[in-house]
Amino acid sequence: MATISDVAALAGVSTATVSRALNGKPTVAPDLVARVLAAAAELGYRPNGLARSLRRQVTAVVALVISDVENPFFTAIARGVEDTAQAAGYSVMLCNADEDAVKERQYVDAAVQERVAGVIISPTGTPATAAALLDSGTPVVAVDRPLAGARCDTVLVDSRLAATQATEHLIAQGYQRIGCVTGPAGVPTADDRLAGYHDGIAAAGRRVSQRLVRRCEYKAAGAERAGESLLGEREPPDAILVGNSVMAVGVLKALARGALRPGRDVGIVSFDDAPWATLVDPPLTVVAQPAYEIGTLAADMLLARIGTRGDEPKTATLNARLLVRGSSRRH
Amino acid sequence: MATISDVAALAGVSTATVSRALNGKPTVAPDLVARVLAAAAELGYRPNGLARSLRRQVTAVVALVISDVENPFFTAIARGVEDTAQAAGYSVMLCNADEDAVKERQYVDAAVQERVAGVIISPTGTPATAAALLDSGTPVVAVDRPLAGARCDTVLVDSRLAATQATEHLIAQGYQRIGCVTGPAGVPTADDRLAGYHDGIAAAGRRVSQRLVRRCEYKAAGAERAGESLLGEREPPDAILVGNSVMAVGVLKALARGALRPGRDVGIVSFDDAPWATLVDPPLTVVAQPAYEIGTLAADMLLARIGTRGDEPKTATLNARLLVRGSSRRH
DNA sequence: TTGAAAGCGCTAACAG
DNA sequence: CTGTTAGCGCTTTCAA
Repeated sequence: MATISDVAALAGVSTATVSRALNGKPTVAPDLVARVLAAAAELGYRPNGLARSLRRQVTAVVALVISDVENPFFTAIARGVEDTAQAAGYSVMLCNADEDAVKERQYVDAAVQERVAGVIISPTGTPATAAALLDSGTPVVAVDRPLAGARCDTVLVDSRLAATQATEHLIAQGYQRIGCVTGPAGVPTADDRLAGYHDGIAAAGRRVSQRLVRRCEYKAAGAERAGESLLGEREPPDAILVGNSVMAVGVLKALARGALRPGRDVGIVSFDDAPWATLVDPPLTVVAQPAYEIGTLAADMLLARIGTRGDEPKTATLNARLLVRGSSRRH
Repeated sequence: MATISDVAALAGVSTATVSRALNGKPTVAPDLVARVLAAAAELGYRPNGLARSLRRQVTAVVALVISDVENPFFTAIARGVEDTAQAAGYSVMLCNADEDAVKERQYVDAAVQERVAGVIISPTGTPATAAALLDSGTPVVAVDRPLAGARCDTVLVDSRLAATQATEHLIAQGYQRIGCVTGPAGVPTADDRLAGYHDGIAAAGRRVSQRLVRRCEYKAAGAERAGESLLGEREPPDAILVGNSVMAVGVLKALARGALRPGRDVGIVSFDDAPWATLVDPPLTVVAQPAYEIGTLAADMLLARIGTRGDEPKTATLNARLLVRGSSRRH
């Protein structure tokens, strides 16, 4: 592949002039610019981004590490990050940690080593990964979940409040035994949603039964088993709060297997307004998180942080909206 | 951030020794290795990947450029690519071209400039982008769609055959006026699916009516309008073949708005077995493409190509499977 | 306005 | 087994 020296030789100028011409510096004579451009085109010259970044000590790439590419919530965040970052001239390198702390660590290390301009991450992982990221000095914004034991810019949604509202809604609908299927212990969103569920139950003067709570990976398969187990209880729930839309797929399958109808037999509210939520029958009541806005806001915060490293970390907490549809109405 | 010289100074050795020690070369005395490791740890040293790649003339990153992150088909491919590439020691940089030729071009240029080891792409774009990629000498594998006017390793699915089979299935079910909603003209998968639909109609000795065909972006919104327009025809279709699962969301919404029930009122077959396909009522009949396998196979081909540049481009064509469910059964 | 030259951080000959 | 040195391709002083 042609280098800047090849272009310089062909154009009969120095590499410095080629560099200046190609970077649109105003201090190059027009005819030289033309010669350089012609030579570059003839050779099919593509500047080496590695060399450029090494020299300039900056890259125009931000990494976005998400915990599950197959979750529409995270892909919507990705769209938001992308739109904002691209408008500012950055490429977005999307990395799928797949809810796996090891993969996450690999991606974080790779991003740091490639000296990306910044990292937006929905952390799956351990304090060690968080520390590695922070210590590197790379600007970081955490989304969806706080970065374990570390202070950095953060964009969250008030999951706990939203879960409380969802639970209160189910109670208001007359459901008596409300269950909850949420993510693994230690994952902040999963814990928050469970806490909010507790809040809602308690606010109604009822007691939480551990028999009505299931925790598993934020995946459909686990949620399906959890749903089946819940429905197999001696006194099964008549409503379920589900931790995200991927899990909702599993829980709805479990209901279908038991020939139970959402709403009428078992009230269902799930986090995340997936594209298919209105297609199921009855339509799924959801807690809609502003995923795209999370992405744009996180990207804005990251760009600001890349600009000015100094100031205090900020946390933005957005609100979710309960969209009541048929799956949580008894009639 | 600490550099290799800082580590060398602290350990009291040369940078060469640091490099060798850190890269596990066997020719370093154990005590020096220990000193180097200690120094690196103390300084929180992170090797600069840019410098390393520049020097070595290779990167351990492959780019995957997909046409829509919000389409489960592509995210499943991404999972396949990732699993295979990571096992071989590569990071995967996922780029979302969003069915936009301009974005795609930006990502391809960025990938080439960052000197990634290889690119896997589901091309949205123009021959110019394809040429830019091929000319760069970067190993390339095209997935889902061939790279416009360019010869390279390719992994496809026989969409046309699958569309024919889906159409024949609808005919066998007794549907009389079968329509088709597919992607934009010029997108190979969209054209193939339409061609297969034609094949199926023709094989039954029927004539294709242009009034029953709609083409639009591979997006839900467009497909919803297309569905409404189709159902608004004076003689509307009694069955529809839908180009992908994102579009199926739109078409099903259009049906719901018209109070039409899939299967009974309008038979539906869609490409791609989305996670929610069995949750709708009746369950959606789909043409299931082996998305994950496309990803693993493409990654295998890319890794082989990175190893040995020389040989002839290969094309692998996988088969899709028709999964008959309720939405295409009249009873 | 242009060129010569240094150097970003690292690896790989080549000597010793 | 270790150090010296050159150089990957680019940008950016510093001189001219």
